[in-house]
Amino acid sequence: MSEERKLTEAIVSELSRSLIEIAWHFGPKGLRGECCDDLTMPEFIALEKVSMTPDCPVQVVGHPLGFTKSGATRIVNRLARKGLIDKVKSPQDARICCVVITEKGERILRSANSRYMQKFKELLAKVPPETVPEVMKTVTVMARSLKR
Amino acid sequence: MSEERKLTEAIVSELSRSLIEIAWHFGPKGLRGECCDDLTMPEFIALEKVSMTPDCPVQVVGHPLGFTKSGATRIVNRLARKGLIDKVKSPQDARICCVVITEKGERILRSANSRYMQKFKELLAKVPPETVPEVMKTVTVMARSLKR
DNA sequence: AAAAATAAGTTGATCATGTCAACTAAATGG
DNA sequence: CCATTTAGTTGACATGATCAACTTATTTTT
Repeated sequence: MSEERKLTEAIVSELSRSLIEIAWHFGPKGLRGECCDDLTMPEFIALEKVSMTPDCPVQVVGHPLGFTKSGATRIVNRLARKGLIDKVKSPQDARICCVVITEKGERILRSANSRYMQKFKELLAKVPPETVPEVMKTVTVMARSLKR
Repeated sequence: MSEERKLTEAIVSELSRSLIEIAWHFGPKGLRGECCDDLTMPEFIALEKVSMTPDCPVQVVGHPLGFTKSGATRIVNRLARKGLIDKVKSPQDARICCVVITEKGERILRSANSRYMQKFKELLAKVPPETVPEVMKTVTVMARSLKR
């Protein structure tokens, strides 16, 4: 392996390690108790999916999370119990359960989102401001590529 | 709120949202079954901590994870059962249990790391290559700032 | 030096959260 | 109209973390 190649490996290694650290801190334990109603990370992702998908079927809620339909049912029920979403039988197809976000859900989602943003801003404050747009572009592209 | 301010908010919001998505895919469900011996993400982080800390006390393993000492004991025991670490009573202080990584642990850690790198490289392949160093610097700084 | 406080680690009980497989009920299509 | 597929649910189970109570070892106080 060439010297240059080794250097690249080292860079990618550190980069991926750093990202994992960020992932963990933003992750399952990241928002604990810091947000109203104690929304966990998967709950946040699920709620966001519901808010962005009109008449969202239960299974679809599980997609961005990589859950089985069983897991999807459970997280949907949890959010429903908390009053953040409603389950409505579809008029077109009675098998399908349209999940819709409630007023309270919208409020909580906004609140949780701003919490995450706060956390993220604290991070951004430590990097040179002129690089922020570049970083944003990159992160966005990476995130988008995950969706396929 | 000024127009400019609103724009910044929108950018930060999207950025943090994207990062959460990346976090999730790199996260608890990200490496499932893809790595030898099925190392979970917390196990990976714990093992890495052990490998970087000479004679690592049990509780310290839990620090980067945000675990209680109880949780630390359990994850340490799990890694020990898998033969990835050894627990040695400290000669200085018999209360302390020095955790050290084994040969096998080193091997698995390298292997898991390269899996994560692979995943990360796939992501990086989608961004303009000339921005990679910039992104690396930024992500590293952000990760470092989390440690305090 | 003995007693009290502190600290590291463990463990039983419990909780939260996800999977799997079997199920119900509704739609679809030969 | 019956067979198949599909959406969703549920019971049994596995995993993984917490909490509080505990043991053992060290340090501090008196």
